[in-house]
Amino acid sequence: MLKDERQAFIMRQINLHNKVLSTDISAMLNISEDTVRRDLKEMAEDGKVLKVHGGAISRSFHYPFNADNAVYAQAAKQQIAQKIIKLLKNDMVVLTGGGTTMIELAKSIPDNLRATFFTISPLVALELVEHRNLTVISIGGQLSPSSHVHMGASVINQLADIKVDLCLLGANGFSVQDGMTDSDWEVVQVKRAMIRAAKKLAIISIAEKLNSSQRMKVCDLNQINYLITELAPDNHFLSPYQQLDMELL
Amino acid sequence: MLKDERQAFIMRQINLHNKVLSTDISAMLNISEDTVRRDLKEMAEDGKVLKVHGGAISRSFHYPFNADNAVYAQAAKQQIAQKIIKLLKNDMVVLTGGGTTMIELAKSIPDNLRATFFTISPLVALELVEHRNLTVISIGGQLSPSSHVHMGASVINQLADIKVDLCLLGANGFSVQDGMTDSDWEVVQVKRAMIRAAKKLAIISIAEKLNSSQRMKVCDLNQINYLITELAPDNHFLSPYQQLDMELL
DNA sequence: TCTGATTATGCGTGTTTTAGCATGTTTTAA
DNA sequence: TTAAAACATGCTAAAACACGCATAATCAGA
Repeated sequence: MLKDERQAFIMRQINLHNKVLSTDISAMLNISEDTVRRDLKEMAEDGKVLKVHGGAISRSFHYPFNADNAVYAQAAKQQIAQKIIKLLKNDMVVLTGGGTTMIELAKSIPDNLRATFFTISPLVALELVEHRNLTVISIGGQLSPSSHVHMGASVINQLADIKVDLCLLGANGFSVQDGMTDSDWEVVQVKRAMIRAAKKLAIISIAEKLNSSQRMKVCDLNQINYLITELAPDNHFLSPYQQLDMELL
Repeated sequence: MLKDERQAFIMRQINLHNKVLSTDISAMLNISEDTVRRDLKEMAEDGKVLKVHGGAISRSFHYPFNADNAVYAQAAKQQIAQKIIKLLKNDMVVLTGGGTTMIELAKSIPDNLRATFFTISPLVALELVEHRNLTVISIGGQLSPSSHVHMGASVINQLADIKVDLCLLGANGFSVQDGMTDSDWEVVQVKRAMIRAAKKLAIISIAEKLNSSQRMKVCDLNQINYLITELAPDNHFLSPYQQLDMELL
């Protein structure tokens, strides 16, 4: 086996799996690990791969993670905000949760929309109230240090007394098998109460959160009226949800 | 599994959920918690994440209005904040209004103070909750676009149900003849309810608001336990108040 | 085809990195 | 105050590594 041939094989493996282990290549091609290591070293010097302890990984795989997490997925979130705005009509009563997507939405709402917003997030409330035609009502309660939203029994109580047209919730985990899920018990309780208080339910999720599950169940998929992601509704990534009884945006 | 691959996975989880727990990663990838901790430590040293007890959080997950905006008379307000802090004891229950002075106070509270804060201001709430030993409870209600505090009947109702050790209120007008006054009917109602809910009342006012009157009366001077300004208690400017039954700070 | 030079490969040796475990300490929350 | 969780630290075994060297493969020119 020629050297170039071998390195082409390694390159193919990396393009295929985003990584290779020296031991794997050694076993597959029946060559010594030393040779593989020498190959990888050489390829790394040529800038073709990134050498790491144990093997090598694709250059394109590793690179994007270091650079830009400050604005990670922000473009996607603004895109989502634009879609949500289409759901909002004058004189609607809306209930929202927290999260960065919701803040983006609050910023992007057109100034001429006349509506009432209930929210458990002080940050969202403060953004919303900058729009002069909105009435903003905070559902008060104990403020969670980690998630910056109001939680606890008082929130649940207040939610029991209201009925809104639309509830906007961010999803933490979302999958066909488990429905909408979350990792925090308190959050689940609040989200459930929010869903009970709403006639229609819209779930907001960036595509990467789809098909992931957390420990606690929030609601079934059939309770959800709208699923909003940054993807086009006919994107193959959404195919598991296309036949379900929810509108994809 | 390669180390870099693992760290990329962790990075991805953090970008998705703003945080990770060491135990979760350990379970998901079937590796020891030690390894996860070592990874997080390393990533924290590289500045990729913020390490916290139990896991790590996204570097960008710090709420947005830290921009040290030039607040009017900020030095005086910080001075006042320092004086108020002397009134605060462990296990106190405090009720606060809004205003820039209160925000300065919220920032300046020592981290080791263990207390419960009720507040009608979402901004104050968000500042307070950054101190880990504080329990912060928002009194929710309609958010006023101008003053950024919660107002309305719902606030009054909730205030009727609580009793706190100390109420911190900013004054809009303050004089010997008229007592504490304000210009907005709604604000007066809320302030009165706050005073009713408190055993002791501390009024915060920068000196230039003293000896001015607004149209509506909030309370008499004899209901006030503490008057806090940036001046020394024996300042001649405060002489009209020195013989009254309130403590000057 | 042969020969010498060059390069590539495998192996032995010793070193470094890694991951899990045991131990004792600190932090956290009840 | 106390018990559990999270942590730091040191240690160990195994894996991955670098290096030198011997041998094997490759190639150019006669």
